[in-house]
Amino acid sequence: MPNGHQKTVARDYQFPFELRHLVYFREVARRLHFRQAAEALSVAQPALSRSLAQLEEALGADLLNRTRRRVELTPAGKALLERVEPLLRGLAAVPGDIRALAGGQAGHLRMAFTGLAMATVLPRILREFGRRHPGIRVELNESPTSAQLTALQAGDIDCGFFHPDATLPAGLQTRLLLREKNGVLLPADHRLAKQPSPTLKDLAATPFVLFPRANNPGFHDRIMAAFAGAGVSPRIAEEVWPRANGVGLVRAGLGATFMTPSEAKHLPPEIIFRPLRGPAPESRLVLGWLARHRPGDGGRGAPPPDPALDAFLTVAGETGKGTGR
Amino acid sequence: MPNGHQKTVARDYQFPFELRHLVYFREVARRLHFRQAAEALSVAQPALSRSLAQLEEALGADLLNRTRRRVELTPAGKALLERVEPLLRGLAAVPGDIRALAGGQAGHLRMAFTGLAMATVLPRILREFGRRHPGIRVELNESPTSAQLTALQAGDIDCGFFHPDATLPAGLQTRLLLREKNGVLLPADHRLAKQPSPTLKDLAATPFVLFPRANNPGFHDRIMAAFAGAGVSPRIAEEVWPRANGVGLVRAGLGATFMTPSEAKHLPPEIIFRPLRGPAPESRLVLGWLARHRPGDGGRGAPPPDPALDAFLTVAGETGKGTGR
DNA sequence: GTCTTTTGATGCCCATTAGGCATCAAAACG
DNA sequence: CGTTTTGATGCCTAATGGGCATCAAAAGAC
Repeated sequence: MPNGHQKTVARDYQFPFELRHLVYFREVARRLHFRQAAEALSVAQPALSRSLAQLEEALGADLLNRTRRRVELTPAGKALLERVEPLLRGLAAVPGDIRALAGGQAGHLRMAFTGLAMATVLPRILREFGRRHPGIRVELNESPTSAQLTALQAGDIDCGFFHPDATLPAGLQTRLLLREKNGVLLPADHRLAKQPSPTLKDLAATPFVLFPRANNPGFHDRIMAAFAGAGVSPRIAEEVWPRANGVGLVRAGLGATFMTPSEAKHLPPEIIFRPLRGPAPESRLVLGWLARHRPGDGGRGAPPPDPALDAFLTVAGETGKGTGR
Repeated sequence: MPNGHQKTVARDYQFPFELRHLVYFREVARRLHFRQAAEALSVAQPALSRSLAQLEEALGADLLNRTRRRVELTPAGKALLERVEPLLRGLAAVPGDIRALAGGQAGHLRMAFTGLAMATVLPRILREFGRRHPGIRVELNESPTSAQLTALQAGDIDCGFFHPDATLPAGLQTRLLLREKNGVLLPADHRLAKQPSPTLKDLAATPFVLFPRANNPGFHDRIMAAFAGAGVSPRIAEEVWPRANGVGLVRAGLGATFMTPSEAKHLPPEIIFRPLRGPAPESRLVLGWLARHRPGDGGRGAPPPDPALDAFLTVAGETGKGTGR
């Protein structure tokens, strides 16, 4: 031993005692009875005597007054009991809490989503996740794909439901949850409204309500490519975000917009949805998260494993597939 | 071992770890570096590795993510650190505080005193005690002897400055601090005022201001005995308490009263003090406290040792003797 | 009074284990 | 591609927590 100047209980760290001493002392101090305390602690009485003596020596203070028959607390003992009890109580709660947190029974997750997710898989996943992991608090923010990617890399969110049309940053893992061909949303009085499934070409003359390209460039580009493929150069009347707000503009007669069947479930009567015949822009929804450290994976800069996230990914994987409700 | 179902760190008490584990974890979590933490703890690095592994197993949670090169906190580890830090800080202060308390460097004392004490030894004792034991808070209450005796027995005060004229209860220890013959306090226009030291007999015709017998029966009786010894039956005009208030009544011309030279230091000009010639009532001042448990003293029902009180008794013993300041 | 019971302290011994040293394997670095 | 750094492991020893038996003192029984 490099520094054997203290022949006492604990080594050199700041504490001349161990938890054991405090717990033993607490029990004796409460019962004022070595034998009973020893039994309560399932320890032999001599061990208690010794432990208490050690603690007293370590603190350089008499804590108990043993009168062979009666055990009393000295002022120092009384003070120690008062000091130690709340600390022990606090400490007692720690293992359970940490275990829960590590077991995915507790914790909290920050996530982002786009309108399509909320219209399809998200509610079901959240319901199931809440059932299985009631202790985990989920923080939800609607946010465009591009912002989600930034937030994921910055560690501001743990996972996101977004559209994988942009180039995804390295280290991001995704799971495809949904792919749906877009149809068009038209005012009920539009001339194509009576046609059950128009083509893109049919829509050449119709002004469109789209979204800002910056919010999802890949998808925007694919829409444009689809138009181009049909030999059409669309007129963009408005750009709104979130996309669901396009509904209002369509109803106001400002033009048509794209939407997936899932999102078009509940529409006001002045608006109709029509699937597109022939080529149509496809919307894909993924759940994305940063690759985690795994034993031996060597990921650099990646966040450490998070049981809460793992639990969510599991539930999302099991529940997410299938049509939106 | 009776219950060997857990091959883990600690025994059965409530905590699956020891303080050591937490301290080690804190250090590693702060530095995110085993080797440096080991050095800071003056412990070999393998011991740290093992201790951390134990803690993780005990909590059933990964606390650190070791990537061979980088050490990171998992969410559980982060949570543990946050939980544990304040507790360890709180615990770190305990030994010093307890030591101080046991060493008489801290604590608090409740004591009572009579007017004579305040007029003589008490200020000096308190000044010296405050200098030597700045950490000990002293609570002072003026209180008649009889009340002090009751309070001492009930444990409501730790010691008291009083007059040992009553029968003292068993278990009480006292130390004589002062004995002074009483003189008389007279209005400046009293007929005996020009006499440098009257006798009790001279005062036969003078009405007296005394104190309620119940507040100090022994002293009251001794005053009466002194009068009787001089063949005088005094007329008691008023009874006041505390005795110092008699000064006001004397000044108002209601009569004379007894007082010790020490108490008569600072008097208004309308009042004069005269020592008594011949027999005179004597005031004694003691410091009294309950006998304590001492190794092998076998005192029963007595309070346990109190270092703060011991310290005060020491100071009082050294400083108390001698004339009042 | 004496005998019994109760209680905390001690002596002794063993099983456990904390921790030291040497070493290893993997990753980072030049 | 060797060198360095870092955390993990194997092995061993010293320390010690704790069990059993026992003791001494005090309280209670008679």
